Amino acid sequence: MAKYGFKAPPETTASEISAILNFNSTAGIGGKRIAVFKNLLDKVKAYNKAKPGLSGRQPVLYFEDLFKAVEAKGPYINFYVKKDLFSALIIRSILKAGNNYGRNVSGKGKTIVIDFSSPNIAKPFGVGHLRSTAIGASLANIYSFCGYKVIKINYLGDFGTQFGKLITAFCFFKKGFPLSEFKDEPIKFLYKLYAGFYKEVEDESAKSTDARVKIKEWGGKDNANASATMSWRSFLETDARTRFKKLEFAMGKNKKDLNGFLKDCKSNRNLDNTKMDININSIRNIKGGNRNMNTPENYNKNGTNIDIDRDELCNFCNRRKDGAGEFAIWTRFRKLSINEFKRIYSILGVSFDYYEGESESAVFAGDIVNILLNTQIARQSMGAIIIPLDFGSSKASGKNKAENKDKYNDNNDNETAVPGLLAKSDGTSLYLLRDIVTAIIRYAKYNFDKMIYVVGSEQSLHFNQLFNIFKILAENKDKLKGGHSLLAECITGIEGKLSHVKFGRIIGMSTRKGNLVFLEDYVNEAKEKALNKIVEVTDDGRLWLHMPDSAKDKPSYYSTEIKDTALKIGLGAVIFNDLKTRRITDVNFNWDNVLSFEGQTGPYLQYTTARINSLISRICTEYGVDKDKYIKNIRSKKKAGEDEADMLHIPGTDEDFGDIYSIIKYLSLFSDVIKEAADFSEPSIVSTYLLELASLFNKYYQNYKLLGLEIETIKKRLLFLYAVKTVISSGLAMLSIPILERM
RNA sequence: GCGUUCAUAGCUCAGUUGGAUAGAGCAACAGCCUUCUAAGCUGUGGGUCGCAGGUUCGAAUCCUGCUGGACGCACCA
Repeated sequence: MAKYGFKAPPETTASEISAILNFNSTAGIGGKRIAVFKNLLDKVKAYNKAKPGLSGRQPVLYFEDLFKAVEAKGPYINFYVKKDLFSALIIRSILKAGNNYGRNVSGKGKTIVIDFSSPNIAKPFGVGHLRSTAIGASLANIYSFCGYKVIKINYLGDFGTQFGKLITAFCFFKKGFPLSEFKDEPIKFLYKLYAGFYKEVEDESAKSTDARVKIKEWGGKDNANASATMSWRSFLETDARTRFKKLEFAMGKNKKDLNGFLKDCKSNRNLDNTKMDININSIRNIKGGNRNMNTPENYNKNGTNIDIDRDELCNFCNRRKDGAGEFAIWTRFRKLSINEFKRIYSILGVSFDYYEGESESAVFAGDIVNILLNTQIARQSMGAIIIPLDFGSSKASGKNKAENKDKYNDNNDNETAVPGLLAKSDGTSLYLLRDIVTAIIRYAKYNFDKMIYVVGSEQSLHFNQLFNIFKILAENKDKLKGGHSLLAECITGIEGKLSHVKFGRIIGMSTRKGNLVFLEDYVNEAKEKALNKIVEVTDDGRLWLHMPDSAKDKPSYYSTEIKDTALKIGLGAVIFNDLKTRRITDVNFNWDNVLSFEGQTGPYLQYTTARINSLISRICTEYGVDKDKYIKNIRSKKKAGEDEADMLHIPGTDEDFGDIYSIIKYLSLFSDVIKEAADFSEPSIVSTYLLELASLFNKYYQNYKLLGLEIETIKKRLLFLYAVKTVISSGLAMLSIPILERM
């Protein structure tokens, strides 16, 4: 007998128990277990609703229909369910719902903005970005499954002091950095420039070397700003600072009216209602195996059709006061980088609703700062512009306290420890300010109920500051009422709706040679491993059993099908590695672990679905069952009738029923698992569930041979297999892990 | 120093809104492919749930203190 126990504390009254038995959700009793129990009862109700002879209006639960007995034992009340009936109910509801099985409406009518991936355009797309990308993409699917309208935003790191440095390096490092490289591999080129800049600045001799000498060494002409007394290091730093300042100045010239902009955003807010469908469709596409894989090989680099004229670009390096040159160079950096990122995302099978950049908020940064200064919410301190924050204040020793006072506070009237820094003393913006502006713009645009930032835990302080600033702003909203009522509205709306979905670091991630790993190389390494594995199997003559006919004809290591399969396996391994543990846990990176395809891995799950699929095909072929027609037949039945009960009902006396039942019990939890994953913004709840489900199935698979059973018996197993496949595939799609028909 | 966060088997981790005997995978060892895909399955060994108190009928789970690690702490993002 199956036991469904849930906790009932000793003080539980008879009426409370009665309330439970009457299926009213009584919060506070039973917690998680009552949720499972209630879910089960909902299914019974649904079943009864459809049962012939019963009125649909007033579903009646015949307790004895589903339960054999109830007993009180210790702190528990145990319900003993009739396993065979329960199993038929669950299989039926999975077949009916198909890919929508487990979907719920907890987020209906709510909009959630998910800010994830967010690569920096000056740096290669690395493993840290993969983690944010994998977690974010998966949360988008999970929330979407819970009925939320999801808006996926990629917030590019396309602005900030570092871009001054990059432009400086671009303009002065001529030798060793040919522009052809910039055109072919923009990200790697920019990364080299970035690294080159730091290498130069950190070089001890740069402190004393005459800047003019170095400029010539790098292939440049004399530069008016390099005076005789200026060292190379100081020249580079000054030049970089100036260039970013000019860039931001140039950006400010595109400035729009803040109030007008917010008004426009608000009025256009509801025009775009298609986003939810996009999320749903992206899941469907993956399931159908039709995900359009853009492999590095077939990607057309000419797609990055951006005019790069060497001389023209070099002219941009020449100094103009209005920053037009810096702006032109930066624009090209940005475009090339975005194209490159899109190529990577297409390999990963991840999409975004919007690409935004920090630069977009820079347009309004000045306005916001002025407003905050005028309302005295922000103020100057040591030349910089800050918002005093009182959290995280130091309980340090007297000495430190005194130091803090001196250091952080011009007026010594406040013991603020870590203020929010909005702008530097040279007047340029900092990213906290840009995040404030961005949140305001997004709220005006999307009117979100929730916005999550999927960013590493090392940025906790930053987001704490950001959230606290909105708290302070909301408290001071009256000061904004006058000329800024729309701004005030946004600020009040935002408060309390932001959250930082943080994740741990990747430790020890480097190539085997010890350098930084580019994501693409990482994926390729996993793909290569999968290829080798396939070839290993080939030597045994097995591969061709499972590959498409076209591949059988061309048993080549390089056949497209094999390569595609290998890539999907590699992606499965790599993505799952980032999703299998709780977000907060640091991932100890180890090539052997990531490239292992055994045990708790992505390929294990992919293998399980391929295996089920293969078995389903074999059954259909050998028994002459048209699977699609058969399942469609069940699906189309509006009411459950006796014939359907026969098709679904697996007798409890069957030898394999015990194992089937334990799998079905697990399948019945899917919806709760998704909901829980959404509640905690934790994809690993789904991945852990899938591993356990796959493990249960593989045990069943190993223990019972189905081919050879009587046709009526095996047809019921066929529906059961289909149900298992449906749930695992659904879960994999939710994690952005490619599904393989065979492998 | 302050803040955040983590500590469960040799290793990597589940289990944490208090509940029944703390579970997987990897590694080790012993088995299972003429039979539905062995990227699988079965079995064995392996635990003071970091330490010490507290709350409770009951604690890996909640509270306090301690120890150890990771990350962060004024013009980088």
